[in-house]
Amino acid sequence: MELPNFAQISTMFSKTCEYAIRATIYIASESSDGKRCGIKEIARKIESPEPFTGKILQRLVKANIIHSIKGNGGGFEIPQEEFTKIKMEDIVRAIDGDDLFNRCSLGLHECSDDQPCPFHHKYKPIRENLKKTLRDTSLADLILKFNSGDTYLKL
Amino acid sequence: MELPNFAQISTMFSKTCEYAIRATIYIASESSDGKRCGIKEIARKIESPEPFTGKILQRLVKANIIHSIKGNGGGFEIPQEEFTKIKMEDIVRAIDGDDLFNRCSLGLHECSDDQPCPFHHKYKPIRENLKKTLRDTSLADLILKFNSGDTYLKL
DNA sequence: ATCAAACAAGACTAAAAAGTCTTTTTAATA
DNA sequence: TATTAAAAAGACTTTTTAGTCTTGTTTGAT
Repeated sequence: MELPNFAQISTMFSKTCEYAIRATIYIASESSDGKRCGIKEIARKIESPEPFTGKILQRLVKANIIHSIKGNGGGFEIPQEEFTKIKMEDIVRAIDGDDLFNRCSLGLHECSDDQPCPFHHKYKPIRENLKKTLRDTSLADLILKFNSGDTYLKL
Repeated sequence: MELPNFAQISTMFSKTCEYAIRATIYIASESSDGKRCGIKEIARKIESPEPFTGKILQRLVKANIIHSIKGNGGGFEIPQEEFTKIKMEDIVRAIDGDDLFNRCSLGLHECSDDQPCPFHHKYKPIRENLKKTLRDTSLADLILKFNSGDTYLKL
């Protein structure tokens, strides 16, 4: 039958957010090595469009997740002390807002425990679990295995 | 601080898919009452744009999830025997394809158990749980409490 | 002081998703 | 068999998301 896709790319995070998470991990990894990195390098390493990556990094700076140093020799970095403080949740909220955390799975405004949509009770534990994971996963967790070469950011 | 959203509406299902699920539940509920319903009625009841709803219903017909009867007195319906056979998974796949089921949370092509992205091991159980729930939740489950007035499709 | 190498900001463009409109096809019924 | 009420089909428009380009600002090094 093979009918082509109709609506698309429904995944947890927006594409922008995916780039943001990858970039943050890369910067943290370089920072843990004492190195500062620029947009060009980051975009190359995480395979993202360079000017768009610039935009996303700006946003991460405003959200206080990464630091930027302007001027010659500048770049982006994250102080190591912050690795355990920065959570996946922070990045996701900074980029995608909190729809993922709040929005009804069927798009209903009034959906709640008291007035649930037909999928509410099945969906709720899944989302709570996701929220907990995002809240509990720090940048330190993410880069640990990345630095040791057991996880990857390629393709 | 109040910086406005940057990237948006990241939830599990596309908006189109949300409408599709709501529409399917409504049609099933009417069918369980022996009633056939038309686009106008459906759009009104699930609060979705009428012509767009038509498009979505067409797609659900092609995917064999709902039946359509053309001509005067026609409309949409779902045979009751199918209520337990039709799963949330079927609707989601028909509309959103299988990105939600397969795609790496960070957008990496090559991510797998063998070559995981930094979030893979934390994400996998969440997704597996979601998949299981979508696989196990039938239309019969969804309309049971809806028909009894314990769940809602409003707003 | 000047220059060059960075990031910042904002206007702009492109692509994808969401939504509309018009015409055609179907089928019940008067 | 003409009418009418429905869905189907497909071209079209709008909005949102993704991505680009140009210009400005900052700052270290010469």
